This record gives sequence, C-alpha cells and structure tokens, in this order.
Amino acid sequence: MNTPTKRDLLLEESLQLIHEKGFKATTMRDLAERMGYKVSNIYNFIDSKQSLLERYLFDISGEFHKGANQICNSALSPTEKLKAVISLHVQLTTNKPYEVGLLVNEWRNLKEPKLSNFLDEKAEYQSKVREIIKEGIEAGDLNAFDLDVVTHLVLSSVRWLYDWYINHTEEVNPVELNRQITNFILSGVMKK
Amino acid sequence: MNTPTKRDLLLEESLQLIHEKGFKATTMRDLAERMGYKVSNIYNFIDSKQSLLERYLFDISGEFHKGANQICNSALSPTEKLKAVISLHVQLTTNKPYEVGLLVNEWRNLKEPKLSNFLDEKAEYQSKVREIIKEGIEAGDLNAFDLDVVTHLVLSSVRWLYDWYINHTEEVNPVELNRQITNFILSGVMKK
DNA sequence: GTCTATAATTCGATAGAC
DNA sequence: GTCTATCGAATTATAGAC
Repeated sequence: MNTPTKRDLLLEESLQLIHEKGFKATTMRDLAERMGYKVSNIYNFIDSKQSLLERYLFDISGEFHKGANQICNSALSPTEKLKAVISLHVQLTTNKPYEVGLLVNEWRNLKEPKLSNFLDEKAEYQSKVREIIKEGIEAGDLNAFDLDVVTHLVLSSVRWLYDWYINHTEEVNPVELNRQITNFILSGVMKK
Repeated sequence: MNTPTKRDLLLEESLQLIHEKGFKATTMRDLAERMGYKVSNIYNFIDSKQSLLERYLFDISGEFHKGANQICNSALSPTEKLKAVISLHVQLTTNKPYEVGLLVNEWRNLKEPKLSNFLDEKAEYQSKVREIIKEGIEAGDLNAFDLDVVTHLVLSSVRWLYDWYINHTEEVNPVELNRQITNFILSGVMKK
C-alpha cells in the first residue's frame, strides 16, 4: 500500500468534481481551488484537461472489455455468461463508481479521433453482450424478445447502478447486491 | 395542425443540438449556424440559453408527474400501477425522445434555485414509484427485493430507452415495444 | 426581424521568477 | 513545484442601425 502521491490525489479529486458538475462545467480553477493550488500548478501533474478525460474513459472502458473477453472465451453456458456479464458490471461499478459514472455521462466530450475510437469500443462491447443473449435465445434458455431491445434493457438495468451506489445510505453487501440484480434481470420482479 | 413558427423550429433544432453535443458544449453560435441565423438573432426568440434548458426540463418533468399522479390516484392494483408506470415511460419516451434525453442527462446544468426545484421534483417522482412497489410487495404480488434497489432497477431499465429509440433502425410497433419492456421487467429474461 | 459590432466575462494554457 | 501575471481564444448577451 503506497502513500498516494499529489498526482494521485489530484486525479481522485478531479474525478469527483467532474461527477458533480460535469466535465465541461468543471474548470481548472475549480480543480485548483479544491486542491488548494493555483491554476498553473495543475499543469505540473497533467498535460491538459482533455487528457484527463481520455485517461479515465479508456482505462475503465478497457476494464469492461477485459472482463467481457474473459467471459466470451469461457466455456460457460449462455445463461451463465449473461450472469457473469451482470456480475462484471456490479463489480466494476461498486469498485469504481465515479469512473463508471464518467463512462456513462462524459464520453461525448471526447474529441476526434478519440471520440471515434471510443464509440468503436462501445459498439464492440454491446455487440459482445448481444451475441451472448442471442446464443441464449437460440439455445432455448432465454425468452425470444427482440434481440436489440432486450440487449438494451439488460445494459440499461445496470447502467445507473453507479448513481445509486454513490448516493446510497444503507449498508451494502456486494454479494447480496449482485444476487438481487441478477435475480431481477433474469427472473423479473413479479412473483410467479 | 398549425404551421410551425420560426420559434418552434428553433426550439426543435436546439433540442437536437443539445442532445448531440450536450448543453454546455452547445453554443449559441452552433445553434445560429444550424438555423442559418446570426447569433444575435436567436435572442429574438428566446431570453437566454439557460431559459431554454429550464423550459425543456420542467415541461417534460411535469408530464411525468401528471402521469404518475393519475396512476397513484387510480383504483388499480399495485402490479397494474407498476405496469402503468412502465407504459407511461414508454409512451413519453417514444413521443418525446429528445426531451426525455435532456431530462436524463442535462438537469445538472440548471442553476439555483431551479436546480433545487428540479431535484425536489425528481425525488418526489421516485418516491411515488417506490410507494407503488412497496404496496406490491406488501400485497404479496411482487418479490421482496430491497425496496430501494428494485425501485432503482425498474427506473433504470426504462431510463435509457430514449437512447435506443433515437438511434433505432428497425420498424417500431409501440404496443409491442411496451409489451416487451413490461414483460422484461415483470417476468425477467429467463425462461421458466 | 435581421444585421454589424462589441461589451463583459470566463476559460485553458503558458512564461518566467523563485 | 509553487507562485504571479497574463495571453489568446471562446462564449453569452446587448446596443443600435436598417
């Protein structure tokens, strides 16, 4: 466990600031004030405001892809793969809620060509999840909803977890949280 | 059916622009350019950039509240109320996808005291939905998940529909779409 | 209602002393 | 690495002629 450097502290604070105000609305002056620095000082630690965003987004995006690849290459059944994808989202979201929030909200502020790179990654991830659900439907394990709609619904269900997690007051048992969310998506909310 | 005024066209274009680039990143110059105007001309139709956002957000927020109140005051069972809430989201989202997108993404750009007003409305709406689910659980019709988690999951499921709807390519049958989403949330994606 | 011109402010980023 | 000082660009909004 290393002591966090000033740079680490800066990256952490800017993450929270961007979450609160949005990337565009967060100024270098805001960040400097929160750190107790003068504005020019910030540039001792980072290259530019834009590079901050790029770093956050591609780091967390990479973690989602890494997890999805492991799941896709595994020998699990389609349904088990789907459960694993849901667990991946719950795990990354509870470990890095602010980074996930950025991934959801701030990718539009990337500039070309990074924006295109990001959108490609995003589409690729979505297509991986869709493929898993498609296999599940073809195997007869999952309901034959419209493939695009159900893919969207699954991802939508977990997408805003970061928002609940950041603002939650109750004690959270990660295993129980994962069980509830998996249960909701796979079995629905209505008693049979 | 009245012919749209220039003001109507302006409001429509700005809605799309804000959706594409985000409220902060959308400049009055962007808007003027898209309309074929000079910047100063925009102020013949609206008071300020901020007033644009306020108008959009409180209009669509009001529609959600109106719908939710009708549902809460009805004689429906809790499960039927929940179905009605889902239908409300599907209906408003397919009728006004860009307005719903703004509601999801841009409320942070409101300034005080409008921001506090909005957050109050948002919390009130969420509490209405939570109450419906609570009644359903107490009546024994809905699964006894953690109330906050399941409320969040239900709203999260429908929240990102606007994004799919704006970008969808397939033909959409609203009734069928509503059926699929209701089915997903209430009965889950896994075959029994 | 449309234009030109510009005021007033804010922002990201840099130069250079210490 | 921290500061002071400031540049240059961009942005919202207004004034006033036509």
